[in-house]
Amino acid sequence: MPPELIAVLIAVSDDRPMVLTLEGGRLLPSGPLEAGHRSLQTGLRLWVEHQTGHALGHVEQLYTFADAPVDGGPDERRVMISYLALTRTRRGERGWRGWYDYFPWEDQTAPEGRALVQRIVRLLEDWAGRAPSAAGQEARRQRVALTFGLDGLGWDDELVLQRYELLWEAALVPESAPPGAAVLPGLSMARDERRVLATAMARLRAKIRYRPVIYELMPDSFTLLHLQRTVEAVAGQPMHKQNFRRLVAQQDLIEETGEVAPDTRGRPARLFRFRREVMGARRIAGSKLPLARPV
Amino acid sequence: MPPELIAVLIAVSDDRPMVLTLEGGRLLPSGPLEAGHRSLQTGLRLWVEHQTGHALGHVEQLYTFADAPVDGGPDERRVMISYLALTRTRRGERGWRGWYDYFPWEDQTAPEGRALVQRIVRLLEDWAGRAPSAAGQEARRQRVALTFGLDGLGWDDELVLQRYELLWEAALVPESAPPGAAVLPGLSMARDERRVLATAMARLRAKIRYRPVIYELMPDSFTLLHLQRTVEAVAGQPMHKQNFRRLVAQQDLIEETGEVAPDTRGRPARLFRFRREVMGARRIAGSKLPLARPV
DNA sequence: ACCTTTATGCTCATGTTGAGCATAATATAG
DNA sequence: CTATATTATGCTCAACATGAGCATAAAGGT
Repeated sequence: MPPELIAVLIAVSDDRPMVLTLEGGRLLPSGPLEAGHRSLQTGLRLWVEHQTGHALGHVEQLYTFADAPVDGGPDERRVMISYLALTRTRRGERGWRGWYDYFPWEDQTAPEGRALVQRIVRLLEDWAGRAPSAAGQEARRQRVALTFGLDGLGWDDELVLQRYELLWEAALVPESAPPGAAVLPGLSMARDERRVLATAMARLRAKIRYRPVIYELMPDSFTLLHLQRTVEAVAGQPMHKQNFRRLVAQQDLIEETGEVAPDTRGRPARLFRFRREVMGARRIAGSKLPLARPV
Repeated sequence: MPPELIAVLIAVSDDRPMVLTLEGGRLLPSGPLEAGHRSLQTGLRLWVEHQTGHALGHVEQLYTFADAPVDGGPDERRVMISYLALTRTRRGERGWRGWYDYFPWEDQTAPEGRALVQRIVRLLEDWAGRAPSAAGQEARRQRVALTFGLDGLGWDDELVLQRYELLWEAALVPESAPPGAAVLPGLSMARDERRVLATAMARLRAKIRYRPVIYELMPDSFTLLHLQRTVEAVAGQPMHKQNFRRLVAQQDLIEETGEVAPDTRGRPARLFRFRREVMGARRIAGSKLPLARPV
């Protein structure tokens, strides 16, 4: 069985991060590596274009997973080589889903997300109390505190996978919960796809801090508020407006188009475009965004 | 053909980063994923222990490579899932090689390394001039400037892979040079192993900036200068001594043992140990080292 | 003429970083 | 025994980055 190539294709539409899915949101585009593929990445591109009609822009490898061996099962294992891809949505394309539909607790810009985390923390504290030994209970509590930012640690938006794995272990998601048990809100997916999506979210959130990949998700021209909302949507965290602008300005990665955004409320905002030329010519010192990651 | 698991096992010995090799330094430990392996990582551990007798400590996945398809060759491709592993050398173990034996230009702490880069840059400028079009020449020059830190950009120690790939394209390494042509100093390896090693070096250099992985390479107790020399050896860059100490101190990741280093010249140095307990208990805000990455 | 809304400029306290001066505590050469 | 070399360690300073917030500008709507 050849390894499978699997893509997490991300776009942001109306300030919501979206992921391209198949089969009613249960699967991600994927297909086996074939002899004719010139490289892993070309194989991936072919599969995604074939299955979704969507061409890929920025692509990077994420992680390679193998499923657990089955006793008495086949000798061959399913190996998945996963990729993160960034694009823009096109009107009318089907299969796009909001990524917070799968991970509602990851959206800390919305009050519902924050309330959900409160609920989750209570459930996880119960779970921690059910550990067999006292040391085990303490270890579980510490893990909950770290991944969910308790005890003044603060929410770390990059711990998407760690949080998902914790919820899996605590049997709070349908993938691991016993049949009929209460589970958290949020769509699940087939096989390991939700884990792959979590990996992609974590990588993208980490990456926008130090590489200007956010512009892969922006249209040709945009206002500064639009850019900020996009970053906030990806990070799932609000930001300080003036500081955001100061930072973006000093990066010198965008320039004014000279136009002004149409149909806005309030004072009209200037439009900007990404200076794609500078990408090669300069080292990008740090596109570190004012996404305060607390101590 | 199942995917192959391949390990880059790193240790630092006498302030030199070492890599564990087989076959006279031509190969890295590796073996196919088998049905009995519980996971990719267990498979890797089994292979490395079997081939080298060395147990693995900290392990992380690096990247998955596929070799290019051969026209009329077999349908199946070789897929390599590579890992970075960190340990301590043990006296008398065979197969350890200095990683700068393979990449002499990556050691910018030594005058020879800096001189070699000067020579490489001249060769690459010739190569840039041989591009067919004027635009192609300019693109090549810009790439050389970026990867080797010309025009005041400064040396970026994380660009190990980019530099190796550039040298490959310019046919300055034995892997790509025509037979008999002059090539750069530095050992080469079989297959794609040198590329895998470059990937590992880049990852480790990046990682020591924001995670305390350097302590995986240290003995139980060490002086601050020993720690600094280890970081410098990995990064291939010198550091400011007082600032290094200030940073390490404020991280609060190490504590004094109360003892003093034996057989040193100069004023005796206090010994420290890594506080392994804090690893789980605290978020490591930033183990960012004073490795000035220039603008 | 006001109010709401968004855009934009500016200040200020605090923290971080790069550089270097100064002094302390050893061993060894003479 | 003193000078010198060598490493350890404490401390200062300027430049810059960061987080927070005040103030004002420019639109549309009541």
